[in-house]
Amino acid sequence: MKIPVLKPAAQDTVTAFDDELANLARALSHPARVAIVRHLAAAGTCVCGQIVEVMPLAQATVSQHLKVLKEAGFVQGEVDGPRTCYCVDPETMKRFQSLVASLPA
Amino acid sequence: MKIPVLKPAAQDTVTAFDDELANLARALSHPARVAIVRHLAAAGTCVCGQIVEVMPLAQATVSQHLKVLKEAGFVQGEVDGPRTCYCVDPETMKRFQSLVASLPA
DNA sequence: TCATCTTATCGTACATCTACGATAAACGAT
DNA sequence: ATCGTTTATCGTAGATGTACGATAAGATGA
Repeated sequence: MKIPVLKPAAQDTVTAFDDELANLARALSHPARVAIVRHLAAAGTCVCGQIVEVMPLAQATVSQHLKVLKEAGFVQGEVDGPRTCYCVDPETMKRFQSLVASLPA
Repeated sequence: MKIPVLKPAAQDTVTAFDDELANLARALSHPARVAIVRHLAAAGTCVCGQIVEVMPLAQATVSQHLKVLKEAGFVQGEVDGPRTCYCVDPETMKRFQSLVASLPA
């Protein structure tokens, strides 16, 4: 069990802000996921299959992207019979926009 | 040379907007890179070594993160004698903020 | 010139991401 | 109960990301 010696400022240079923003940014770091979010926002609500129809990707891949977006909080999925109904979570989107907007330009 | 058959909407579901936003988001998808951008913005301008001092990462790793940020356009590096002086590119940051803000919440 | 300082790059190991087909799981309808 | 429909998950192959030490490259100063 080796405890590495940290530099003086190493403990707090990378903050919770950085972690949160990086996590949200990572969820949108793939063009397909941005497209899914836009499509979902435009449609309001959408069954998984409708997204698959419109994306140039296999169903398994789309499902995986949806999982990433869901884990980051960008979308919510509600089970509706044999289907799953997806929509964007506006709170997470607003949070992301707020964090990005707070970066100094 | 195999030409895959695309679905009807597959050509234009993923747009240039999605690519551009995803590229910028990917550059900020690591906490260390967000921290570097913040630190750089706060300092105005910064020599590479000063960033290394403050980050809990090896010099090679910081240099690599700076390269990613530079390739995405978030930072600029100006050679100054034996040193390299870094600063954020406000245009790219504003562009990123504008793209993110344009996402429907 | 030579030693020193600073930064970029190389090589490398390990982890994570991305894509897909195949399959499982859950539901409605017959 | 069985079938068809829809979606999530598994397994996997190949690409990319992340971290580091070692080293090269470039500039300054002795």
